[in-house]
Amino acid sequence: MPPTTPASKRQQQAAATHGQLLTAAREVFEERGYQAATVAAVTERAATAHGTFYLYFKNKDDAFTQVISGVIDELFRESSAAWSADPKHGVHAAIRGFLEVFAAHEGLWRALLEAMLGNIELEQLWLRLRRQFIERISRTIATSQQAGWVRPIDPELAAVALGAMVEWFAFTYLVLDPPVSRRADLTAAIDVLADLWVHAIYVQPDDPGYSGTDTAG
Amino acid sequence: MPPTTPASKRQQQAAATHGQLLTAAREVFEERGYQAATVAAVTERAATAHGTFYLYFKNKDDAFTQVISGVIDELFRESSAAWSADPKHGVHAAIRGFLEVFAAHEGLWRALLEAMLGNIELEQLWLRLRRQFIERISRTIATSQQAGWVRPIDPELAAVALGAMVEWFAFTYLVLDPPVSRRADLTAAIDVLADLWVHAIYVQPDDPGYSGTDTAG
Amino acid sequence: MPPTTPASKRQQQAAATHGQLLTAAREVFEERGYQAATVAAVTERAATAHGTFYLYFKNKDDAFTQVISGVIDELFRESSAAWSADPKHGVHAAIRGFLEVFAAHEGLWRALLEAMLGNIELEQLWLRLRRQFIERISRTIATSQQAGWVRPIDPELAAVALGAMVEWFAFTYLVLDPPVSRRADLTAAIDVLADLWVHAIYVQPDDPGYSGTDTAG
Amino acid sequence: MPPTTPASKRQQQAAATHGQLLTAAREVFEERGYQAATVAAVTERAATAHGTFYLYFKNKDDAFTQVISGVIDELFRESSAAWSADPKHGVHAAIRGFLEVFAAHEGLWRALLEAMLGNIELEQLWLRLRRQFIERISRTIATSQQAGWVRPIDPELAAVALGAMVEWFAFTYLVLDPPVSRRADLTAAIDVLADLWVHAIYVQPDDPGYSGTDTAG
DNA sequence: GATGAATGAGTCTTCATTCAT
DNA sequence: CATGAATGAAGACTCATTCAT
Repeated sequence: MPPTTPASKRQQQAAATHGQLLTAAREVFEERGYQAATVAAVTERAATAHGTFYLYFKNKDDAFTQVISGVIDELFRESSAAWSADPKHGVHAAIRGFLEVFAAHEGLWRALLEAMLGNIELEQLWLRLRRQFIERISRTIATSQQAGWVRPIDPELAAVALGAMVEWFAFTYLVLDPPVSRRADLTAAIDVLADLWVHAIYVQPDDPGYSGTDTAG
Repeated sequence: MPPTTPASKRQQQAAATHGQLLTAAREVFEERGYQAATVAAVTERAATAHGTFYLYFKNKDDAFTQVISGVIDELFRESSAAWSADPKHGVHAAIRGFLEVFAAHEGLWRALLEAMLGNIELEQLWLRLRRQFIERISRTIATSQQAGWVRPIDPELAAVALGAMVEWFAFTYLVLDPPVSRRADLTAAIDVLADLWVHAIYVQPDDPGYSGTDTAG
Repeated sequence: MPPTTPASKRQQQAAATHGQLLTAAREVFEERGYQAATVAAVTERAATAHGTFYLYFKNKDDAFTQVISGVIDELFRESSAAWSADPKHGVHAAIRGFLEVFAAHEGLWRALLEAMLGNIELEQLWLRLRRQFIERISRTIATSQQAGWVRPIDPELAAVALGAMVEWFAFTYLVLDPPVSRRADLTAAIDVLADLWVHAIYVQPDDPGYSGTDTAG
Repeated sequence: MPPTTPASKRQQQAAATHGQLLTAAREVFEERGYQAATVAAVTERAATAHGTFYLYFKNKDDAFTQVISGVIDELFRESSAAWSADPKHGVHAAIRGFLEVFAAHEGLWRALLEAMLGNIELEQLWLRLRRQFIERISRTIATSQQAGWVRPIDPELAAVALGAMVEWFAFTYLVLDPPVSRRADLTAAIDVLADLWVHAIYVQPDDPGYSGTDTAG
């Protein structure tokens, strides 16, 4: 591919710079949060000139969006993927996926929340991405209800509530109150969350008369 | 007490000024959030001089703390009070209390979250206040377990998870994604949250009449 | 006046600061022009902190407006005042007034022109102020026409043209092309401008000696 | 000439690029003025790389000079050409030429003025070019004086004043205060300017019918 | 107790210009 | 000849906090 090669050298260099900047930005946002992060800190860490920042990002917000949107995507995708399997096992897998991605980016979520609250556009972005996640849960619940597996509750509200449970648990447990190595306890946490989730909405199999009475009511 | 009276005049004046400042501060924080709130906006609204602010608050953080701690207190107290009653009804009442206080201060929670994320001391304060709330739930669960009402799960983790569910549901449902008048739907939301909570941890009685009453409510 | 006195000390101080800033601003604008003038240069010269500038001016534009509007006013007022007298002598007096004010502020006009061209609001301001000046001339011409002293030409266009002559003559002669001390030649310039003005529009007396006397003066 | 031809290909290409850049520069300066015009805007419009700009212009000033000097030349040449004819008709023709060129480039004059005031070299350039124009007028006046057609006034000062009249009239009337289609009124404006000019300096024939014919035209 | 003028550190953003490819 | 990534200096504006009256 001769036409590709000539430009290649510069394009590589540019891509590398963009990468350095992106990495530096993520690190700075992770360490300092959104407001406290400065463009100067990013360029300094990326070892580029101040102005170079604006070659790859329109402004600070844009840089944050570039950093965060990939991660948000990963978060909701990762935890959505697992749903397809058998419902109850799906819950467990989805929660594990969510918590693991969350644990892998800690500081970023703090920054995201902070940024979101001070920037309406970021709030909208986050709300939009999150919406898909909630709808995925909602649909799963509705489907399971038709199969008689889930009790008759409003799927939408339940989805919002259970989604909130996992999301905020993750945030408070992993980000805010961080007794250092909670990575080990993650298993226990996942088990408890999945257990609560399952018992909260699924018809319990042990008692045969139960579900009939309950759903019929 | 003659010596008290003359000073009292001044004290009254001072108390009044403090009150104006506090009210103004709450309003400003509610409307603009934490970062965007300025000392100037507060003093302007309180109709005092700029410098007067620093007579009653050590700094902006301190003002926010004075404003918010009362409300946080109210929030967790309100929802803790209800616990004492019969567990299942207690859940419903506690959740109602929580959501109602939440709905009454909307903008303040947004500000709180924002402030918390950018200020380690506020984060600690919030975490401390919240801790009591979680422990209250945890203890209730543990007690109920001993009575055989609740399934054998880790009371601590369950408390964190269920607390998170209600808390984050409230925030996302009432503060972030605000289809205007959600005050009306609050009843449905409370019912669903209580229903999920109860089914998540309580042993379901064989007697079919129980849960029907509860969820139908 | 007891109520006035107590605040006086501070008010005096504030007025003094404002004055220093205003003077410094004028000097900086005069020396550097509009674009090249910096807030830092102004505060440095005024021996105040950078932030103090924004206590008295909303921004750089505002400072310039405060500096310039007084001078523009003076310019057009000074040259308008003279009109009232007998037309032909009025012309001479008005032109003298205009040129003298112009000569007294040299650098400022350069800055004004520069600022105007890069700032639509200043352009409007200037156009508005200038408009009054043009209208004054226009009205004088119209009145003189009714008295039969001025030839039948469009008073509006003539006013714009003659106003432009004096204005741009002043600018190019005194500001742009500044052979140092032109202050001395001002008399000759005033005479010529008045002579041109008068002959341009006034009906010339039949007596052929008239113009000779006029230019010789 | 075989050796010329191969190079010619490149030279042609280069000339074309130069041309594109020049055109783009003129357009950008016209639309945005001097300060607000950016090198990036020019190269973008010319569809060349950013760096190419510096292959043909030493810097932004140089580009502006290349753009403007041609137009200034045209302006003063156009209006000088007409002088040669019979004085009074020459005045009319010269003013028409001046105004027409002016009207054809509107935005550029604004840019020129702006640039001139912030750049001493451009100011000198303009002053130099303008000087020729003034001298042309001055010489014409002097010549006419010797012929007894013009009253005895200082030709130099009169030239500066009358030149200023036309120049600044054009600028304020056509560029600054632009009631859209003033192109139609141009005739009236030209007539008035010529009328003022002629009466300002020329000896008026005793015959009273003269001015009537002139203004009626 | 109250006032409000003064402070000055802190940040984002723009853009003309250079130079390795 | 042409490219376009990189540079870095420069400047406006905000606002929490202090302190003399």
